[in-house]
Amino acid sequence: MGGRESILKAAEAVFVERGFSGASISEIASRAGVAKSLIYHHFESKDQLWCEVIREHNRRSGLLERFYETLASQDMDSLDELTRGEKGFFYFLREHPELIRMMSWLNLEGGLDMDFPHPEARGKITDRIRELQEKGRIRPDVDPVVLPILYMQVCFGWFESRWKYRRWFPEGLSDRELDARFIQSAMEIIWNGITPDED
Amino acid sequence: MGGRESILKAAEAVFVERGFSGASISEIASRAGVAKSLIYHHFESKDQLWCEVIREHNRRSGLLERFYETLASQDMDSLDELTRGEKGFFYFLREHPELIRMMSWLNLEGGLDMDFPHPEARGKITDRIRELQEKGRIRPDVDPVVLPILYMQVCFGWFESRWKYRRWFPEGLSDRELDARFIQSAMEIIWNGITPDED
DNA sequence: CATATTGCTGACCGAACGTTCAGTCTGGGG
DNA sequence: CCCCAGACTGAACGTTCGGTCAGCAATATG
Repeated sequence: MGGRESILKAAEAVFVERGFSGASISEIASRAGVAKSLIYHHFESKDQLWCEVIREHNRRSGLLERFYETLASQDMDSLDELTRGEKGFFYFLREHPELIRMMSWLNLEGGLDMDFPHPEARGKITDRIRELQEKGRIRPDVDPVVLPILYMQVCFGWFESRWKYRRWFPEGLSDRELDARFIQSAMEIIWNGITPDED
Repeated sequence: MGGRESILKAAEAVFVERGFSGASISEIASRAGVAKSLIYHHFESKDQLWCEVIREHNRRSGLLERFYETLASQDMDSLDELTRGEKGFFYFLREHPELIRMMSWLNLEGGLDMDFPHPEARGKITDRIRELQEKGRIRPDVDPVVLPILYMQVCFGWFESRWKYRRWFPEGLSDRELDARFIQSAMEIIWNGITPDED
Protein backbone atom coordinates (compact mmCIF):
# COMPACT_ATOMS: atom_id res chain seq x y z
CA MET A 1 0.00 0.00 0.00
CA GLY A 2 1.38 3.35 -1.08
CA GLY A 3 2.18 6.11 1.35
CA ARG A 4 -0.65 8.33 0.22
CA GLU A 5 -3.24 5.63 0.61
CA SER A 6 -2.03 4.53 4.01
CA ILE A 7 -2.11 8.14 5.16
CA LEU A 8 -5.68 8.56 3.96
CA LYS A 9 -6.71 5.36 5.67
CA ALA A 10 -5.09 6.30 8.96
CA ALA A 11 -6.41 9.83 8.72
CA GLU A 12 -9.95 8.62 8.28
CA ALA A 13 -9.66 6.41 11.33
CA VAL A 14 -8.26 9.16 13.52
CA PHE A 15 -10.62 11.87 12.30
CA VAL A 16 -13.62 9.63 12.75
CA GLU A 17 -12.48 8.71 16.22
CA ARG A 18 -11.48 12.12 17.56
CA GLY A 19 -12.90 14.71 15.20
CA PHE A 20 -10.89 17.40 13.47
CA SER A 21 -9.50 19.35 16.38
CA GLY A 22 -8.99 16.24 18.47
CA ALA A 23 -6.99 14.50 15.77
CA SER A 24 -3.27 15.11 15.55
CA ILE A 25 -1.02 14.85 12.54
CA SER A 26 1.54 12.95 14.59
CA GLU A 27 -0.95 10.24 15.45
CA ILE A 28 -2.05 9.92 11.85
CA ALA A 29 1.56 9.60 10.76
CA SER A 30 2.44 6.98 13.35
CA ARG A 31 -0.69 4.95 12.60
CA ALA A 32 0.13 5.09 8.91
CA GLY A 33 3.70 4.10 9.69
CA VAL A 34 5.22 7.07 7.90
CA ALA A 35 7.03 10.26 8.84
CA LYS A 36 4.93 13.24 9.76
CA SER A 37 6.51 15.25 6.98
CA LEU A 38 5.32 12.80 4.37
CA ILE A 39 1.79 13.92 5.11
CA TYR A 40 2.78 17.43 4.05
CA HIS A 41 4.40 16.02 0.96
CA HIS A 42 1.05 14.59 -0.16
CA PHE A 43 -1.40 17.06 1.38
CA GLU A 44 -1.03 20.74 1.85
CA SER A 45 -2.55 21.07 5.30
CA LYS A 46 -4.53 19.35 8.00
CA ASP A 47 -7.71 21.01 6.69
CA GLN A 48 -7.12 19.79 3.17
CA LEU A 49 -6.41 16.29 4.46
CA TRP A 50 -9.78 16.28 6.24
CA CYS A 51 -11.49 17.41 3.04
CA GLU A 52 -9.70 14.72 1.08
CA VAL A 53 -10.75 12.08 3.59
CA ILE A 54 -14.37 13.13 3.25
CA ARG A 55 -14.24 13.28 -0.51
CA GLU A 56 -12.51 9.91 -0.69
CA HIS A 57 -14.98 8.35 1.71
CA ASN A 58 -17.92 9.64 -0.25
CA ARG A 59 -16.43 8.20 -3.39
CA ARG A 60 -15.72 4.81 -1.83
CA SER A 61 -18.97 4.36 0.03
CA GLY A 62 -20.82 4.73 -3.26
CA LEU A 63 -22.19 8.14 -2.38
CA LEU A 64 -25.34 8.55 -0.44
CA GLU A 65 -26.84 10.29 -3.45
CA ARG A 66 -26.96 7.01 -5.28
CA PHE A 67 -28.84 5.51 -2.38
CA TYR A 68 -31.27 8.35 -2.50
CA GLU A 69 -32.07 7.57 -6.06
CA THR A 70 -32.91 4.03 -5.13
CA LEU A 71 -34.97 5.31 -2.25
CA ALA A 72 -36.99 7.57 -4.47
CA SER A 73 -37.54 4.92 -7.10
CA GLN A 74 -38.72 2.25 -4.70
CA ASP A 75 -42.22 0.95 -5.23
CA MET A 76 -43.10 1.42 -1.59
CA ASP A 77 -45.63 -1.36 -1.69
CA SER A 78 -44.82 -2.46 1.79
CA LEU A 79 -42.96 -1.38 4.86
CA ASP A 80 -40.35 -4.06 4.37
CA GLU A 81 -39.34 -2.91 0.99
CA LEU A 82 -38.42 0.55 2.12
CA THR A 83 -36.79 -0.12 5.42
CA ARG A 84 -35.53 -3.62 5.81
CA GLY A 85 -34.06 -4.59 2.50
CA GLU A 86 -30.36 -4.73 1.94
CA LYS A 87 -30.64 -1.38 0.29
CA GLY A 88 -32.61 0.22 3.07
CA PHE A 89 -31.16 3.37 4.53
CA PHE A 90 -31.08 1.91 7.99
CA TYR A 91 -29.02 -1.14 7.14
CA PHE A 92 -26.89 0.91 4.82
CA LEU A 93 -25.99 3.12 7.76
CA ARG A 94 -25.34 0.15 10.00
CA GLU A 95 -22.62 -0.95 7.64
CA HIS A 96 -21.06 2.51 7.64
CA PRO A 97 -20.64 3.65 11.22
CA GLU A 98 -17.76 5.94 10.19
CA LEU A 99 -20.20 7.82 8.03
CA ILE A 100 -22.40 8.57 10.99
CA ARG A 101 -19.53 9.94 13.01
CA MET A 102 -18.15 11.94 10.11
CA MET A 103 -21.50 13.61 9.59
CA SER A 104 -21.82 14.28 13.29
CA TRP A 105 -18.37 15.83 13.55
CA LEU A 106 -19.02 17.99 10.53
CA ASN A 107 -22.30 19.02 12.01
CA LEU A 108 -20.74 20.11 15.28
CA GLU A 109 -17.39 21.45 14.22
CA GLY A 110 -18.84 23.42 11.36
CA GLY A 111 -16.38 23.36 8.52
CA LEU A 112 -17.86 22.20 5.27
CA ASP A 113 -21.53 22.30 4.65
CA MET A 114 -22.29 19.83 1.98
CA ASP A 115 -25.51 20.26 0.10
CA PHE A 116 -26.81 16.88 1.01
CA PRO A 117 -28.50 15.18 -0.61
CA HIS A 118 -28.24 16.76 -4.01
CA PRO A 119 -31.08 19.10 -4.88
CA GLU A 120 -32.26 16.87 -7.71
CA ALA A 121 -32.33 13.88 -5.38
CA ARG A 122 -34.36 15.94 -2.93
CA GLY A 123 -36.81 16.91 -5.63
CA LYS A 124 -37.08 13.32 -6.79
CA ILE A 125 -37.94 12.12 -3.32
CA THR A 126 -40.59 14.70 -2.59
CA ASP A 127 -42.10 14.26 -6.06
CA ARG A 128 -42.24 10.54 -5.45
CA ILE A 129 -44.08 11.06 -2.20
CA ARG A 130 -46.58 13.40 -3.84
CA GLU A 131 -47.11 10.81 -6.54
CA LEU A 132 -47.85 8.15 -3.94
CA GLN A 133 -50.24 10.53 -2.26
CA GLU A 134 -52.17 10.97 -5.49
CA LYS A 135 -52.36 7.21 -5.85
CA GLY A 136 -53.77 7.03 -2.34
CA ARG A 137 -50.88 5.08 -0.89
CA ILE A 138 -49.85 7.83 1.47
CA ARG A 139 -52.15 10.06 3.51
CA PRO A 140 -52.70 13.36 1.73
CA ASP A 141 -51.99 15.39 4.86
CA VAL A 142 -48.44 14.09 5.22
CA ASP A 143 -45.88 16.79 4.46
CA PRO A 144 -43.75 15.47 1.60
CA VAL A 145 -40.74 17.42 2.82
CA VAL A 146 -40.99 16.44 6.45
CA LEU A 147 -41.41 12.72 5.83
CA PRO A 148 -37.97 12.01 4.36
CA ILE A 149 -36.33 14.18 7.01
CA LEU A 150 -38.15 12.31 9.74
CA TYR A 151 -37.09 9.04 8.20
CA MET A 152 -33.43 10.03 7.90
CA GLN A 153 -33.35 11.38 11.41
CA VAL A 154 -34.71 8.26 12.97
CA CYS A 155 -32.09 6.14 11.24
CA PHE A 156 -29.22 8.52 11.87
CA GLY A 157 -30.22 9.22 15.42
CA TRP A 158 -30.40 5.58 16.32
CA PHE A 159 -26.84 4.81 15.29
CA GLU A 160 -25.55 8.08 16.63
CA SER A 161 -26.56 7.16 20.12
CA ARG A 162 -27.80 3.62 20.29
CA TRP A 163 -25.34 2.90 23.10
CA LYS A 164 -27.15 5.54 25.13
CA TYR A 165 -30.47 3.77 24.65
CA ARG A 166 -29.17 0.34 25.56
CA ARG A 167 -30.39 0.76 29.10
CA TRP A 168 -33.97 1.22 27.96
CA PHE A 169 -34.03 -2.33 26.68
CA PRO A 170 -33.83 -5.61 28.56
CA GLU A 171 -30.26 -6.68 29.15
CA GLY A 172 -28.53 -9.33 27.12
CA LEU A 173 -29.70 -8.24 23.70
CA SER A 174 -27.05 -8.10 21.02
CA ASP A 175 -26.45 -5.02 18.92
CA ARG A 176 -28.13 -6.69 15.99
CA GLU A 177 -31.19 -7.60 17.99
CA LEU A 178 -31.41 -4.09 19.33
CA ASP A 179 -31.15 -2.63 15.83
CA ALA A 180 -33.84 -4.93 14.55
CA ARG A 181 -36.22 -4.32 17.41
CA PHE A 182 -35.87 -0.58 17.16
CA ILE A 183 -36.17 -0.16 13.44
CA GLN A 184 -39.01 -2.61 13.18
CA SER A 185 -41.11 -0.85 15.78
CA ALA A 186 -40.13 2.64 14.74
CA MET A 187 -40.88 2.01 11.10
CA GLU A 188 -44.16 0.39 11.95
CA ILE A 189 -45.19 3.54 13.75
CA ILE A 190 -44.18 5.70 10.81
CA TRP A 191 -45.77 3.33 8.33
CA ASN A 192 -49.04 3.35 10.22
CA GLY A 193 -48.72 7.09 10.47
CA ILE A 194 -48.45 7.71 6.75
CA THR A 195 -50.74 5.07 5.24
CA PRO A 196 -54.48 5.72 5.02
CA ASP A 197 -56.66 4.11 7.68
CA GLU A 198 -58.63 1.78 5.41
CA ASP A 199 -55.59 -0.46 4.91
CA MET B 1 -20.12 38.42 39.23
CA GLY B 2 -17.52 36.36 41.05
CA GLY B 3 -14.51 34.87 39.33
CA ARG B 4 -15.70 31.33 39.67
CA GLU B 5 -19.07 32.05 38.16
CA SER B 6 -17.70 34.04 35.26
CA ILE B 7 -15.29 31.21 34.52
CA LEU B 8 -18.10 28.66 34.54
CA LYS B 9 -20.17 30.85 32.27
CA ALA B 10 -17.35 31.42 29.81
CA ALA B 11 -16.37 27.76 29.96
CA GLU B 12 -19.87 26.65 29.09
CA ALA B 13 -19.94 28.96 26.09
CA VAL B 14 -16.57 27.80 24.78
CA PHE B 15 -17.15 24.10 25.43
CA VAL B 16 -20.56 24.23 23.79
CA GLU B 17 -19.13 26.02 20.81
CA ARG B 18 -15.96 24.01 20.24
CA GLY B 19 -16.26 20.81 22.22
CA PHE B 20 -13.79 19.62 24.80
CA SER B 21 -10.66 19.17 22.75
CA GLY B 22 -11.41 22.21 20.63
CA ALA B 23 -11.80 24.48 23.63
CA SER B 24 -8.75 26.13 25.10
CA ILE B 25 -8.16 27.31 28.63
CA SER B 26 -6.72 30.55 27.31
CA GLU B 27 -9.89 31.36 25.44
CA ILE B 28 -12.04 30.57 28.44
CA ALA B 29 -9.89 32.80 30.60
CA SER B 30 -9.93 35.70 28.19
CA ARG B 31 -13.69 35.47 27.69
CA ALA B 32 -14.17 35.40 31.43
CA GLY B 33 -11.83 38.36 31.74
CA VAL B 34 -9.54 36.63 34.22
CA ALA B 35 -6.03 35.24 34.26
CA LYS B 36 -5.55 31.72 33.00
CA SER B 37 -4.13 30.68 36.31
CA LEU B 38 -7.27 31.66 38.16
CA ILE B 39 -9.02 28.78 36.46
CA TYR B 40 -6.63 26.41 38.18
CA HIS B 41 -7.24 28.11 41.45
CA HIS B 42 -10.93 27.21 41.24
CA PHE B 43 -10.82 23.98 39.23
CA GLU B 44 -8.25 21.28 39.30
CA SER B 45 -8.06 20.55 35.58
CA LYS B 46 -9.68 21.10 32.22
CA ASP B 47 -11.49 17.77 32.58
CA GLN B 48 -12.92 18.67 35.93
CA LEU B 49 -14.01 22.05 34.59
CA TRP B 50 -15.94 20.31 31.83
CA CYS B 51 -17.62 18.05 34.38
CA GLU B 52 -18.50 21.03 36.53
CA VAL B 53 -19.98 22.85 33.57
CA ILE B 54 -22.19 19.88 32.78
CA ARG B 55 -23.24 19.40 36.37
CA GLU B 56 -24.00 23.09 36.77
CA HIS B 57 -25.95 23.21 33.54
CA ASN B 58 -28.04 20.24 34.52
CA ARG B 59 -28.80 21.89 37.78
CA ARG B 60 -29.70 25.23 36.22
CA SER B 61 -31.77 23.96 33.33
CA GLY B 62 -34.04 22.23 35.82
CA LEU B 63 -32.84 18.79 34.89
CA LEU B 64 -34.33 16.86 32.08
CA GLU B 65 -35.45 14.27 34.57
CA ARG B 66 -38.03 16.66 35.90
CA PHE B 67 -39.33 17.16 32.43
CA TYR B 68 -39.56 13.44 32.05
CA GLU B 69 -41.81 13.22 35.00
CA THR B 70 -44.16 15.73 33.44
CA LEU B 71 -43.98 13.80 30.21
CA ALA B 72 -44.94 10.57 31.88
CA SER B 73 -47.76 12.12 33.84
CA GLN B 74 -49.37 13.86 30.89
CA ASP B 75 -52.89 12.81 30.08
CA MET B 76 -52.08 12.36 26.45
CA ASP B 77 -55.58 13.14 25.37
CA SER B 78 -54.44 14.89 22.26
CA LEU B 79 -51.42 15.38 20.15
CA ASP B 80 -51.18 19.01 21.16
CA GLU B 81 -50.89 18.29 24.80
CA LEU B 82 -47.84 16.14 24.43
CA THR B 83 -45.90 17.98 21.82
CA ARG B 84 -46.87 21.58 21.50
CA GLY B 85 -47.45 22.84 24.98
CA GLU B 86 -44.94 25.01 26.73
CA LYS B 87 -43.78 21.94 28.55
CA GLY B 88 -43.36 19.84 25.45
CA PHE B 89 -39.97 18.28 24.91
CA PHE B 90 -39.61 19.91 21.54
CA TYR B 91 -40.11 23.45 22.71
CA PHE B 92 -38.11 22.77 25.81
CA LEU B 93 -35.20 21.83 23.59
CA ARG B 94 -35.67 24.84 21.39
CA GLU B 95 -35.07 27.05 24.40
CA HIS B 96 -31.92 25.13 25.31
CA PRO B 97 -29.75 24.87 22.21
CA GLU B 98 -26.63 24.54 24.37
CA LEU B 99 -28.08 21.37 25.79
CA ILE B 100 -28.30 19.83 22.35
CA ARG B 101 -24.70 20.61 21.58
CA MET B 102 -23.47 19.45 24.98
CA MET B 103 -25.18 16.11 24.52
CA SER B 104 -23.80 15.80 21.03
CA TRP B 105 -20.24 16.57 22.10
CA LEU B 106 -20.48 14.11 24.95
CA ASN B 107 -21.85 11.55 22.58
CA LEU B 108 -18.97 11.93 20.16
CA GLU B 109 -16.05 12.66 22.42
CA GLY B 110 -16.92 9.91 24.85
CA GLY B 111 -16.06 11.04 28.30
CA LEU B 112 -18.92 10.80 30.72
CA ASP B 113 -21.81 8.52 30.09
CA MET B 114 -24.71 9.80 32.04
CA ASP B 115 -27.49 7.39 32.80
CA PHE B 116 -30.11 9.48 31.12
CA PRO B 117 -32.88 9.71 31.88
CA HIS B 118 -32.92 8.21 35.33
CA PRO B 119 -33.97 4.58 35.48
CA GLU B 120 -37.11 5.41 37.49
CA ALA B 121 -38.09 8.05 34.94
CA ARG B 122 -37.59 5.48 32.20
CA GLY B 123 -39.78 3.00 34.01
CA LYS B 124 -42.44 5.62 34.61
CA ILE B 125 -42.61 6.48 30.96
CA THR B 126 -42.86 2.94 29.66
CA ASP B 127 -45.40 2.04 32.35
CA ARG B 128 -47.45 5.05 31.33
CA ILE B 129 -47.43 3.92 27.73
CA ARG B 130 -48.50 0.41 28.69
CA GLU B 131 -51.29 1.90 30.74
CA LEU B 132 -52.50 3.92 27.78
CA GLN B 133 -52.34 0.81 25.66
CA GLU B 134 -54.61 -1.03 28.06
CA LYS B 135 -57.03 1.87 27.94
CA GLY B 136 -57.04 1.59 24.19
CA ARG B 137 -55.50 5.01 23.59
CA ILE B 138 -52.37 3.62 22.00
CA ARG B 139 -52.12 0.72 19.59
CA PRO B 140 -51.22 -2.50 21.43
CA ASP B 141 -48.48 -3.39 18.95
CA VAL B 142 -46.46 -0.24 19.67
CA ASP B 143 -43.26 -1.04 21.53
CA PRO B 144 -43.38 0.94 24.80
CA VAL B 145 -39.61 1.23 24.85
CA VAL B 146 -39.15 2.26 21.27
CA LEU B 147 -41.80 4.97 21.29
CA PRO B 148 -40.12 7.38 23.74
CA ILE B 149 -36.78 6.85 22.03
CA LEU B 150 -38.30 7.62 18.67
CA TYR B 151 -39.90 10.70 20.12
CA MET B 152 -36.70 11.98 21.72
CA GLN B 153 -34.70 11.32 18.61
CA VAL B 154 -36.99 13.23 16.34
CA CYS B 155 -36.84 16.26 18.63
CA PHE B 156 -33.12 16.07 19.24
CA GLY B 157 -32.28 15.30 15.65
CA TRP B 158 -34.20 18.25 14.36
CA PHE B 159 -32.32 20.81 16.42
CA GLU B 160 -29.04 19.06 15.94
CA SER B 161 -29.17 19.60 12.23
CA ARG B 162 -32.08 21.77 11.29
CA TRP B 163 -29.74 24.08 9.41
CA LYS B 164 -28.89 21.13 7.17
CA TYR B 165 -32.53 20.60 6.35
CA ARG B 166 -33.25 24.21 5.52
CA ARG B 167 -32.74 23.58 1.84
CA TRP B 168 -35.51 21.01 1.79
CA PHE B 169 -38.04 23.70 2.59
CA PRO B 170 -39.17 26.68 0.53
CA GLU B 171 -36.92 29.68 1.05
CA GLY B 172 -37.85 32.59 3.23
CA LEU B 173 -39.22 30.66 6.18
CA SER B 174 -38.04 31.79 9.58
CA ASP B 175 -36.51 29.40 12.08
CA ARG B 176 -39.70 29.45 14.09
CA GLU B 177 -41.85 28.65 11.10
CA LEU B 178 -39.53 25.83 10.15
CA ASP B 179 -39.65 24.41 13.66
CA ALA B 180 -43.42 24.58 13.74
CA ARG B 181 -43.88 23.04 10.32
CA PHE B 182 -41.55 20.19 11.07
CA ILE B 183 -42.77 19.26 14.51
CA GLN B 184 -46.39 19.58 13.54
CA SER B 185 -46.09 17.22 10.59
CA ALA B 186 -43.70 14.85 12.27
CA MET B 187 -45.84 14.53 15.37
CA GLU B 188 -48.93 14.07 13.29
CA ILE B 189 -47.29 11.10 11.62
CA ILE B 190 -46.28 9.61 14.93
CA TRP B 191 -49.66 10.35 16.46
CA ASN B 192 -51.44 8.66 13.60
CA GLY B 193 -48.96 5.83 13.90
CA ILE B 194 -49.66 5.10 17.53
CA THR B 195 -53.38 5.75 17.89
CA PRO B 196 -55.87 3.06 16.93
CA ASP B 197 -57.55 3.42 13.51
CA GLU B 198 -61.12 3.92 14.71
CA ASP B 199 -60.32 7.43 15.94
C1' DC C 1 26.79 9.04 -17.69
C1' DA C 2 24.34 13.12 -15.94
C1' DT C 3 19.98 14.93 -14.58
C1' DA C 4 15.32 15.66 -13.10
C1' DT C 5 11.53 13.81 -10.60
C1' DT C 6 9.38 11.50 -6.94
C1' DG C 7 8.67 9.25 -2.33
C1' DC C 8 10.29 9.78 1.79
C1' DT C 9 12.91 11.02 6.27
C1' DG C 10 14.64 13.39 10.54
C1' DA C 11 15.78 17.49 12.46
C1' DC C 12 13.73 21.52 13.36
C1' DC C 13 10.50 25.91 13.94
C1' DG C 14 7.35 29.10 16.41
C1' DA C 15 3.06 29.00 18.50
C1' DA C 16 -0.25 27.20 21.45
C1' DC C 17 -1.38 23.88 24.62
C1' DG C 18 -2.53 22.49 29.79
C1' DT C 19 -0.45 23.28 33.99
C1' DT C 20 2.51 25.20 37.87
C1' DC C 21 4.25 28.50 40.93
C1' DA C 22 5.98 32.42 43.33
C1' DG C 23 4.06 36.21 44.68
C1' DT C 24 0.55 40.42 45.10
C1' DC C 25 -3.63 42.34 46.75
C1' DT C 26 -7.53 42.57 49.96
C1' DG C 27 -10.61 41.90 53.80
C1' DG C 28 -11.65 40.00 58.31
C1' DG C 29 -10.32 38.08 62.99
C1' DG C 30 -6.96 37.97 66.69
C1' DC D 1 -1.50 46.41 64.64
C1' DC D 2 -0.24 41.84 62.68
C1' DC D 3 -1.39 37.75 60.34
C1' DC D 4 -3.61 34.53 57.73
C1' DA D 5 -6.68 32.90 54.03
C1' DG D 6 -8.47 33.27 49.78
C1' DA D 7 -8.93 35.60 45.22
C1' DC D 8 -6.13 36.70 41.83
C1' DT D 9 -1.96 37.64 38.53
C1' DG D 10 2.19 37.18 35.29
C1' DA D 11 5.74 34.66 34.01
C1' DA D 12 7.23 30.65 33.17
C1' DC D 13 7.19 25.27 32.80
C1' DG D 14 7.50 21.11 29.60
C1' DT D 15 4.91 19.14 25.91
C1' DT D 16 2.56 18.85 21.74
C1' DC D 17 0.73 21.12 18.06
C1' DG D 18 0.69 22.11 12.72
C1' DG D 19 3.99 23.01 9.54
C1' DT D 20 8.89 23.63 7.03
C1' DC D 21 13.11 22.32 4.94
C1' DA D 22 17.39 20.30 3.39
C1' DG D 23 18.67 16.15 1.89
C1' DC D 24 18.75 10.98 0.76
C1' DA D 25 17.61 6.91 -2.21
C1' DA D 26 15.49 5.25 -6.21
C1' DT D 27 13.61 5.54 -10.58
C1' DA D 28 12.86 7.41 -14.97
C1' DT D 29 14.52 10.52 -18.80
C1' DG D 30 17.85 12.72 -21.56
